[in-house]
Amino acid sequence: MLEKTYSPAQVEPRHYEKWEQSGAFAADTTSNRQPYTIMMPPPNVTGSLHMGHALTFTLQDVLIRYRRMSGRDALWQPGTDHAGIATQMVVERQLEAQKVTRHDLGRDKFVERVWDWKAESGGTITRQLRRLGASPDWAKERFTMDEGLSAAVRKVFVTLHRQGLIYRAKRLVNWDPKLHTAISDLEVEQREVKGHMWHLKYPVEGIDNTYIIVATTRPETMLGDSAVAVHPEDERFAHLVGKHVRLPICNRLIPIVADEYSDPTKGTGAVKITPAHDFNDFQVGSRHDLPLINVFDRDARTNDEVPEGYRGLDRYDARKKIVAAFEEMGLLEKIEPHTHMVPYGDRSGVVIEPWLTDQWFVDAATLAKPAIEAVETGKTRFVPKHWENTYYEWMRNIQPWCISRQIWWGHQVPAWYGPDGTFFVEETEAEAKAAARAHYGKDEPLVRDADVLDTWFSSALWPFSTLGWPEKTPELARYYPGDVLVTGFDIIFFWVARMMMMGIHFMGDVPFKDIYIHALVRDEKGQKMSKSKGNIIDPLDLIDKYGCDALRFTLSALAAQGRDVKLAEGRVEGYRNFATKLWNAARFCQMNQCHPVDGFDPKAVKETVNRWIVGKTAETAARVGTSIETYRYDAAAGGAYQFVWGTFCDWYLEFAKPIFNGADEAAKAETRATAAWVLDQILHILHPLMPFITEELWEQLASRGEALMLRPWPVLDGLADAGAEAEMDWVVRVISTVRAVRSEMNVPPSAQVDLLVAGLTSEKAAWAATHADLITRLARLSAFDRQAEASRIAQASSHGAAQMVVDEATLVMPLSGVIDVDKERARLDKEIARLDGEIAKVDKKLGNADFLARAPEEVVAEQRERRAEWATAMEKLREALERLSGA
RNA sequence: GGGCGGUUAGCUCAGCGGGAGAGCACUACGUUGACAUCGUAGGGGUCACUGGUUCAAUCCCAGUACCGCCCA
Repeated sequence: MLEKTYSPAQVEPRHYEKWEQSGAFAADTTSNRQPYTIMMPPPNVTGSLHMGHALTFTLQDVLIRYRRMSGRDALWQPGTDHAGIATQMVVERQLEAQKVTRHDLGRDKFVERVWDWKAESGGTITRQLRRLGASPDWAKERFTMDEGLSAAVRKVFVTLHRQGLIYRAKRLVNWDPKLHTAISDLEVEQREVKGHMWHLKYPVEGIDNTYIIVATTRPETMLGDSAVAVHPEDERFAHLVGKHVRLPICNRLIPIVADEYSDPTKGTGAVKITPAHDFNDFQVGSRHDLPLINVFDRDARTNDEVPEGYRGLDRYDARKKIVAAFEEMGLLEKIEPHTHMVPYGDRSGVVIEPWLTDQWFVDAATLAKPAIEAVETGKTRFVPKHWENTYYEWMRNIQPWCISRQIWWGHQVPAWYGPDGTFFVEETEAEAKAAARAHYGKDEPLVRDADVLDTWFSSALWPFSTLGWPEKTPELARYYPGDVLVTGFDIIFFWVARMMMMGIHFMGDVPFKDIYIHALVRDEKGQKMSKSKGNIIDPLDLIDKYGCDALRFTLSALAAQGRDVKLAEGRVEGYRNFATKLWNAARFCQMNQCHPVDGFDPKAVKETVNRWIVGKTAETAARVGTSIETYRYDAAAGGAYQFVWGTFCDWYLEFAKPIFNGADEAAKAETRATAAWVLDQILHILHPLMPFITEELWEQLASRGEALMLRPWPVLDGLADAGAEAEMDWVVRVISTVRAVRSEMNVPPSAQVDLLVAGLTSEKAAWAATHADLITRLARLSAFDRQAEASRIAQASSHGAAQMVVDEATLVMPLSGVIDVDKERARLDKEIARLDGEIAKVDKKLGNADFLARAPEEVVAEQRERRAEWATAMEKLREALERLSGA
């Protein structure tokens, strides 16, 4: 016998271990089944499970469990990425506690330390994923720094370099002066900052007492100015174009140039140009062939390019000193408060400095072209579709991708430099040496490029590198391209776009057919969860409190397309209640000997209730399946919830009670078998959403040969039964009507009352006879007179009775002495008025010649039918009111 | 400034050309042997606003307002 309540904490680990150890998660490369592949977006190895992970992995697991049950050879490929900067920072922080820097250790020792850290702490998130019930093929787990994946990275780098799609160049990059590395545009966060606009006077050379005033938010960069720009059509400055200013402090002559970059409406209309420290100025500089004067070192301190007395200063100290000097010289026109956007490194939190360095770049624009086309032609499809706009927008304006990073943890650039700076890009050192020998005609010492590659470079290869590429493995042939990528919109640029580029370039085919973009998880007020706001909900806490299935079901139910997921704990509680409801329904079945019957054929059931529930079950299985296939998780969860609670528990099990307590042994046996069958189907249907409780019930309700998670998804054709549905719908309507009137007329639930029925059609009279027990019990009747004499109806009514109409039948509930006749009259009046209103609305439509002429026939017929039904009901209610007049 | 999304019951959200829906919350009643993590019943909405298309608009189109996100 099942326990009184379900205890997730005891059940979950047990099933998870069983599944994992039995190999239930594993794909079968040798099977004949059609593969279904999901590449898990590898979480950061330093990460721990947050609500965003819980959502994305729940959605992926729902898909993979459903497809596995549906007979596909399901591969959910798991793994983690090495998160270059983040991981290096974690280990550096540990070293810092021991007062050691990575430079003290040296590169090799440091990297060794990182691997040690990874071995010890890198498994946190994969352990937590197990608590979520995730069912990836753990045996295939990969790490972006694995030997195989690293080989793929080298191969891709060398190939792209040979194709001219990777090159080395001196360019401005986003330099992080704290981490001492370049970072990508995407890792730069633009923050609104309240700063100042300094107006500086630059003396025009050769004209006494004439100044040009430039406005800047970064006065310290004036040390690197190489021009002043004004708009070509700005008449205020036209006479100065071509002249020079003498740059204060530096005492350098720099030209005044005309360039449309200068906005006459902003600031003073003249703008200082610092090509080595500003991306826009860099463009202006290249248009006018201006020198690039780099005035900062890697710490963003002033270097030796600047005048003595200003060297070796932090950029903010330099700013103070320069502003003071301008003021002293009388060259500071004014200072205005100014709010503007300032770039910050998202990892280090310091202000990013555009800085001129040698870096490796990928020609992303070339790789983007076929990736754009793949979406345009529908080879890859975004769901919801509108996300393709975001993708196009970025891909069509894509910049060269800076892939080198000045850190130690990651894939070291496979390039070796000879003594004269010539470099050799090869997959191995031996090959580089050979290439160098060919170049120099003799062996020369080579030095490997110290930089490592952006983590996203290796992540971009994930859909094929994890399958063994560049080897031609059976996995690669079988599981590429993947069926769907499930991820959040925040990663479209970082990752999705790059996988598309690399997948198409190296595999000749897109990496996945669908890209399902889900929303962000927010708190119940719609705010982003963040540590600083203190509104973080830990998914593991919710699992502890309500069980994993409740959390999974909640996230699925809230995952409506195109909406953020606003998570309130109350929702989780509600779905925990749903789990309890299911548990108790199973318990009820068990108590009533509803055991699965071998060879049970749902098509062969005879009792109407059973034909009805069997049909509804089939409908639900199909609906939930279709919903999952179309990524309508909310509909899948809603459909299952509605059926289990609203149909199976609320009605079917209630209908079963009188049968179980009755004398018809055949009906009893059939109903027991049917209930057991339906419950089993429910367990199948709910399994992708709620794997643990369903597996537990599956195990406890009967002795089974296999785990539920490996059972086939129910395909139940030919079970729809319109007749049974019409019949049971009528029964439900009769019971609901009686209950509603009882409640409204304040008939206590404990009071059993008679019900007299008149005017049933012969079909419905038969239904009433069949279901007399059900109606009697569920409407709490003492007697159910299905063919009441007119005289008895009249007599009951005149003594005071509640009367109702269901279709063409009149139901009378004698309440002599109990009922408030005026109240009943009022109730009937109100009902009549309501019908009157409805009829008037329909009449208006039917009276419209255009409607009759232009609306489809079915619509017109439907309106007529509706009118007839309401008219009948109104007629019956009028008669009821009439009968009441004597009371 | 450019782009995208949203505005439907107190809250969170479905629906999306022909009778306004769900869950939660709320109110009343209720322990009838699965379940109070429950049952039964009920109240609650000019579907943001203004125009247009249509026989018919919450739904399609245009505009307005407000909210959110992304990019510059």
